[in-house]
Amino acid sequence: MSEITNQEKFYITTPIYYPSGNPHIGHCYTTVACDTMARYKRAKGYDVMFLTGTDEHGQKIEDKAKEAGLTPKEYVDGIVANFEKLWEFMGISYDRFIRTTDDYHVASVQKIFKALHDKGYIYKGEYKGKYCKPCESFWTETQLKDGKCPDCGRDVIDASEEAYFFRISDFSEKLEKLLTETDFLQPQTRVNEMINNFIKPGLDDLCVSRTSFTWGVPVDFDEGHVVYVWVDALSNYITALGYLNDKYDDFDKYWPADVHVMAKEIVRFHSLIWPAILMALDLPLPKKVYGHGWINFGGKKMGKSTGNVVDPFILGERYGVDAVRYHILREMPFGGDCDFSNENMIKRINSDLANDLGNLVSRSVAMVQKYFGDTMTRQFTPNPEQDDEFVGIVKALPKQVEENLDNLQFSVALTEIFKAVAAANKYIDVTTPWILAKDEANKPRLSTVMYNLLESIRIISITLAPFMPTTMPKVQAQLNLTPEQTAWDSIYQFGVLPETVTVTKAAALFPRIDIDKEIAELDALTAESKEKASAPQEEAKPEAKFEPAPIEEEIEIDTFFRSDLRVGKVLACEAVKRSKKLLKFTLDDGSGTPRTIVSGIAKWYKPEELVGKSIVFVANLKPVKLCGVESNGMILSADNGTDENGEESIKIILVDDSIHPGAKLR
RNA sequence: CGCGGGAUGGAGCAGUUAGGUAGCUCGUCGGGCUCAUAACCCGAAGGUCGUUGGUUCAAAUCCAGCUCCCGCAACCA
Repeated sequence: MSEITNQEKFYITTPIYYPSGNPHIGHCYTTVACDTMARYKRAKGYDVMFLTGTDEHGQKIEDKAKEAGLTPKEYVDGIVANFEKLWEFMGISYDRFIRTTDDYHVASVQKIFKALHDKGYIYKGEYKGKYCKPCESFWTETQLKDGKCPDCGRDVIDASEEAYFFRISDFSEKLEKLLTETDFLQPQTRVNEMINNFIKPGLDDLCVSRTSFTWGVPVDFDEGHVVYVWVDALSNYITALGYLNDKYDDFDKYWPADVHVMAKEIVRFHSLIWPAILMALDLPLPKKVYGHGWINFGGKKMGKSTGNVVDPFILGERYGVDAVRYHILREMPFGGDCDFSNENMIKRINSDLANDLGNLVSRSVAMVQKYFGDTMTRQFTPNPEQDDEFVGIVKALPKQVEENLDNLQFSVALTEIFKAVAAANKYIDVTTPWILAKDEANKPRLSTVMYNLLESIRIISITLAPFMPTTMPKVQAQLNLTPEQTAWDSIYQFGVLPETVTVTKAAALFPRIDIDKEIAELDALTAESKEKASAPQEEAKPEAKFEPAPIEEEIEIDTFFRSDLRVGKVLACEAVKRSKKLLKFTLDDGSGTPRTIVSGIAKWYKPEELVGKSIVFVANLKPVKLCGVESNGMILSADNGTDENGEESIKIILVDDSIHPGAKLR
């Protein structure tokens, strides 16, 4: 089925993570998936290069560092250390860790940028637009939603700067072909998204340099410019192999990558921008880009206020790293999102790992010990009626596992393996070893049954080893297996286990978890960690908190009077359809004609509670259409800091009811 | 008409590409077993496959309309 020595190479990457905050369970999914793949390929004899790292430049890091009173490098050093710590904890067997602040990477990026420029794919232009700092994205006026960043909904600022642009539009046709005519991008559903959203409307040339911040790779032929994220971050996949640098020397060996794995929101960059850059550089394209789904909580996005302990360190410490690895890989379907809850995870650990797998190993080893002592010699006595189906399932396992792993279907591969576990448990029931053990005459048959069980456990443990690299060796130690007997290639044959085998009983692999007790403790931990987080990290805000914003730039009084502020009385208020943030107000503004104003405060107010109240609004704002409703003005509200849940708090300015609607403020 | 995803027994999902007996895990109930981590094995109950209409001998699956939910990205996996 497979060659004994396979010196084919296999190059797999995670994205380089943005260290503006500490790693979480989402980062774990991608990285654990890649790790499992890398371990599997290594086991199969591939020469594997598994790369991960961090993308450390950009304005957001610059800002965060400033807030923390650190240099950007000091700031990222701290967080990157946490990433490295987590990967070590999670048993991530990466071969290389690249940081975009590494000297060799910086030097390579400069050369790549220059090469693209020299080839005419990068030209100088002017960038005018709205800029969202947290997203590090420029937007055109029409892209804005509600006047805010369409990605994150936050405020944008006017910005205009000289910048270099990459002619991605030149590659539009080639990209479309790549996406539609090959299986470059997986799963297939992502292709439609890319074509409909980006290629069909026409690809805009990409801004690839900035002058508005300095924390980045300097453009060496034009002072003041730093390379903007794309060229810097994406090229990590080749600079880490030594492309245009002397630090490493295996670009020829490993490139093109066999697969870039990432979550779906950055598929766009990897399936459009990255191939275009490579095309421009005349380099081969990666063979596959795989965009997996997200880990959600209770059907909703992951967030601080979910009430779940999602800290991978805590979960790993409590249940074992392998259990966490198993759960996230088992739960995430190919392509789609999955839901994470502590309850589901514990249920899964109990039923799959403790009851089915752990108990299978435990009862099998215990029976061998009980009936034969530590060492058993098989006296081959088959019973096709009982054995064939079970042995058949185990024999079919390698192919199923390999097919699914080769297609990154981790969850299906695990399902298949656990079918074999179930079959083994059933086999025990069918063969009833405890009855055989009662009659000395049945010892040969008993030894055959036990042998089949141990052999299936051997094969199962090898197929599971990439997923659970800590626990499976413990299983194998209980059977005293040699390296040859745990080699991947040994699973194609049923019967590799020697006729005489010695077992060594060990502690339960996955102790059963008391689910109610555990949930209660986790809830307590959540509360605790929230408290803790508030002290050293200014990020989490468990208590209501208010800090006044800094005073804005000085203005002339005329500037102020250009805003026509009026008092209005709320006649009616209702939610805007198809919108979550917006409320539609009908105001008495004193003119006799009701005025409609749409305001994004649905999160803080119920429509009915505002009816009859007097508020302040800007009367001379240019009307805008929000979600199909025309809004004539803006209702004034105050940024009231954060509430007890750490959520942003906004309060509408209410005024004395005795003030007439239409009264002008001054 | 912004884009995308979704709606299948109590819960979570598969099945939809190529229409043909409604499937898995958990839970519930009943039984079996006693080797084992109170685990394991068997069986049962429970579904008008969101809704309306269409195509068809036949629709969860194809077509059209409608309703509802989720996300547009949080520490950007």
